[in-house]
Amino acid sequence: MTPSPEPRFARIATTIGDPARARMLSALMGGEYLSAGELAAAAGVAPQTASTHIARLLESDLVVLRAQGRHRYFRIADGEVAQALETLSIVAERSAGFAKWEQGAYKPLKAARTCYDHLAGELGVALFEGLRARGTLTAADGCLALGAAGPEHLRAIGLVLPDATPARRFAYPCVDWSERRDHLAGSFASVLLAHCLDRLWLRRSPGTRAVSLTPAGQKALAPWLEAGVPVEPRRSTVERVRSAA
Amino acid sequence: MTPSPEPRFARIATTIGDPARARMLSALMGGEYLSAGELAAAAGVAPQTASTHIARLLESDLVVLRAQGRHRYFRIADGEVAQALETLSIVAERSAGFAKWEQGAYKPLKAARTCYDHLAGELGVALFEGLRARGTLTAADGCLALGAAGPEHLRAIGLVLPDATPARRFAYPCVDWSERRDHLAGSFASVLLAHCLDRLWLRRSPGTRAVSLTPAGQKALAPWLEAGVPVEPRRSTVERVRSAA
DNA sequence: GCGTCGTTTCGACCGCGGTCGTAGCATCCG
DNA sequence: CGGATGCTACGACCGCGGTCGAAACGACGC
Repeated sequence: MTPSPEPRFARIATTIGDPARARMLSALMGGEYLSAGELAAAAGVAPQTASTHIARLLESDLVVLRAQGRHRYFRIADGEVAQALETLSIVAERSAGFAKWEQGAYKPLKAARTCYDHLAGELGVALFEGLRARGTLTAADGCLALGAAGPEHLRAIGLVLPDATPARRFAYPCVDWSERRDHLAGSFASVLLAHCLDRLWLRRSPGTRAVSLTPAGQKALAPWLEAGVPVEPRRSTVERVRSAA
Repeated sequence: MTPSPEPRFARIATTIGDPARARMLSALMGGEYLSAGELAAAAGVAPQTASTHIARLLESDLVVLRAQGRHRYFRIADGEVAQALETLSIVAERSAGFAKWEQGAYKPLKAARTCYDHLAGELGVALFEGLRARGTLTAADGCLALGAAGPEHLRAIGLVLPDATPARRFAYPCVDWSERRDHLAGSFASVLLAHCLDRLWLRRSPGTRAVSLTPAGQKALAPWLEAGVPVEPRRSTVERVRSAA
């Protein structure tokens, strides 16, 4: 039997797997553009080293470049890359012990972070469950839509949805790798996050994907965050989907 | 700014990224149990080398072990691992040129292969589109269900579905990394693949995830494979979902 | 019991790739 | 212009990790 050719995903995996590049990608999962220098800082390496790493990330189409003057800004290429990193995280985190989350550096990430273009972490999960508990969103099997009271709830926080939602699913559940429960993803989640950042209800932590809830945000989102206990009893929707054996 | 800690997904990625281990995982994506020796052969390395790699795969919980006499059989741990590998493949393949698929070693994989527990490749996509074109499956946004004629169509090929579908989504579209179009996933897809293998409509290629359509299979699945042109015009459902920027 | 086979452990080799020096090349500012 | 700043190109160093030989271990069969 002739040995199989090297799978394509191998090269991408080694590209992602290097500690410095992984730190860069993790920082970029905040969803913003970061400059080469900022990436070097996030990775904890010298600018020259960062440059080689960035070249490889570009070559692999994991990030995209926006040159601006003498700066070069980089971003996660698109949702597929973000999804790959998230899915990888799910596998990575489940073998990690629970105690690890108590380490100082991980705490803010567990509390609240961005997942490329939407909210994740404890806050993301709580908000998602609040959205369902209050009836802002109603759930079908793997699909979510605005509930009867939905439009009114959103109007109350000054959020107007773009009429023609483009070619993208509106809302769907997505496993959170720190909580192992669902949070909200989709175009609605993206708009909602942008709105929260815009109104300063959430503040980004520079260079990381962590975000923090401001007092104003706590007030504005209170109707959902206090909406009651989690609806879902034990395992999340998507988790059920994915468990096979 | 203190450099962020090394993300957890980094270690998993390097584990996946080594050429030998990647070949092993790729072979295991066929969905079957493989022995340590078979994995060594698939990876193209000596048994001692394979043993080290396997130890690391076990430690990372990417594979699970079933000891049997003096053999040790391994399998992809579960659907989450399979999903991570598939998602990684999607990112990996899109930067690859089209011509690469014409290389001899990749041809059978592109034609038809298993994706852990369901069918993928050209055949997987064609079957999925046939299932929808004939009305065996009807589509909602991101959700699929049996159509009116579904039960009858399945009865015709001797397929009886287990009554109480366990805690897992019945059927949903899933991007195929070689075709960049949707194929079928979910518990129904799993049962369907098992049925095809059982009836010898599909034959596994040993040590790879490639499968081939037997004449009997061509006959049995003809109603769907000849069901007409692809329904979906350009981009697949999930592809639309994932494209963000 | 002994031989064989499948697999793991240990040790030594070695090469790939990440690291940072120094230097070079752009861009912006005064 | 000249001197900053942000980033990249080249070169040398070096350590981690993949590799296979030799040997040991356990399970099976005669």
